Amino acid sequence: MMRRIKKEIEDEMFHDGETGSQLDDEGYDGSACGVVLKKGPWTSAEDDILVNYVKKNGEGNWNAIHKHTGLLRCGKSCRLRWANHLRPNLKKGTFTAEEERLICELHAEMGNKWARMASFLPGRTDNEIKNYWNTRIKRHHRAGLALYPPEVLQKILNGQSTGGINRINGRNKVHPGFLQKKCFDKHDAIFDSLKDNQGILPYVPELPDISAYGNMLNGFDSSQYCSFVPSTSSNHKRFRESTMPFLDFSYTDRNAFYPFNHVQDDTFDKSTQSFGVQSPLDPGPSLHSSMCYSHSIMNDNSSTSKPFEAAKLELPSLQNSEIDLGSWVTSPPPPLLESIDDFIQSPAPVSTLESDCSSPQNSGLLQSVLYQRKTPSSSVNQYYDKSSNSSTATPGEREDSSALNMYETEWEDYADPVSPFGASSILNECHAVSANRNSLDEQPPGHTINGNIVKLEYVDQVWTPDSENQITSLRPDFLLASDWYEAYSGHDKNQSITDATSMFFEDQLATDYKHMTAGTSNPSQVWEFGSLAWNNMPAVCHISDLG
DNA sequence: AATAGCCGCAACCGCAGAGTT
DNA sequence: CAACTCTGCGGTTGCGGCTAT
Repeated sequence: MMRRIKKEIEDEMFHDGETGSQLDDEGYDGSACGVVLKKGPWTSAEDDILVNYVKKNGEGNWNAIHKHTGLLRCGKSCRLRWANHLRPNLKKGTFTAEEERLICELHAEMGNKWARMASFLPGRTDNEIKNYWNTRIKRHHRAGLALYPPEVLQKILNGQSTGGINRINGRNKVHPGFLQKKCFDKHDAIFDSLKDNQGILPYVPELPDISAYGNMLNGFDSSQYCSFVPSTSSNHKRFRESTMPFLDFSYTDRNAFYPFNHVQDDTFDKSTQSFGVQSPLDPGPSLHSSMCYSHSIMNDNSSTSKPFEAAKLELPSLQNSEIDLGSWVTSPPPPLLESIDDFIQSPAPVSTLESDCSSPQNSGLLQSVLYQRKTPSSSVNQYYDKSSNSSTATPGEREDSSALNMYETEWEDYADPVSPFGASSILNECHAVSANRNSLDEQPPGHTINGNIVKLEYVDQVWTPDSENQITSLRPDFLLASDWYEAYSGHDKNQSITDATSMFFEDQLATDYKHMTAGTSNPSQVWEFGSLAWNNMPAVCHISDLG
């Protein structure tokens, strides 16, 4: 009401020919060229001018409006006013339940892509959606409610997405927050090709909407609003993602949300099944390869010479466990482990996890390597060092972590180089394992992680010869050496795998790979680069409560 | 009835990409 | 090819209304 009254008064002033200069103290803003442009709420007279102009000239060329009509508004302001309030077919009022559900779904898919989301909600503007979501976040956080309804999560991650991501063409199909654009044109191109040719590839994951996972997994952070915010851009603001869900588990109804359940999507299964290929981890429960990795990587000798050892993870009943928030204060553990511990501590039934998530979080494996590559180069070493320290590593292992302090400092600075679902952390740490591996045939010892004993075991005879062949065909090194590499890279497939790897990962990581693979001419022995320990998938994670 | 705090909306700001010169 | 402009996007802020005390 008050706003309306004020508006009317201003309308009168406008109609009376008042100039902006007379209102300098009340919303007029100086601008270039000596022209004073008004700021603040729009009057109905201004709206009329704008509407008439757009009707006559169409949208666009917003900066010309001021010149042609004398409207004392900048082009940006005009565009915004038109888009959010004046254009036809705008739907006003509160969101309907269906719209709210759709927004949740879309946000789970694409994150804070308000404009994109608006395209799925006719009559709604990005600003409206953004405001709604921010309000929702506050409201739900206060109420201790999960931000995403479980059914929405389930739907999204079952592949029944709204289609927001899948319908998106071009450069935006991956959440930009996860990709450091500058260095990924090549990768994007590669995966574009892969995507376009899924039918002939043994395994070509749909480029995931990593943001969705990222969003969800933000909730794993112990802190409230922070989280694993991508910091891969020089423009930090762009990646602040302040309105990410940060599903603080101290508030959130855990029963309503099991990110890892969902993160363990079945993309891989679908992809492989469509080619008649079995998921490499299907034979075993393998509860999430990422899980296995995350713990196995703590063991520098977790690998063995036995190929294709499947993983089995026995989760303890940790329903009574509490997140050790204090541990962050003195010695922040690797976010990955924190996240996973959080996950473990969720009351999700183990049986459910094992049965429903038999396939690995594979959609993130290769992609995660790429993703990881997109994080600051220093992160590799950072994680490397961190991995050596994050568990009860031996003194000798700790000595290898000479850069630990540096790591921790930078870790704080990065506030998490963000893997969407901790995968980059996982992979990086596994990378460290690969490099440090020395006793290949030993059973890995148990380690203590956040108060839990994590023990790895290897399960023999899980992979049949057939499955071995199958997995071989899925391995990145195999893919790189196969026909599609030639077809889509334009390179001779006889090029070395290392070269192919270089094409994919470039400089540092490729160098790492070369180093690791030195001395072997058989790439199948060594695809552990990028932490893809395909041959030595740690099999069993026994986690028992220290207490 | 007064008022402090909260809430939601509208608008602004800064940045980046695309297009143009 | 660099500089400039336009446009769009996402984050933030300010203001007015609402509500609890």
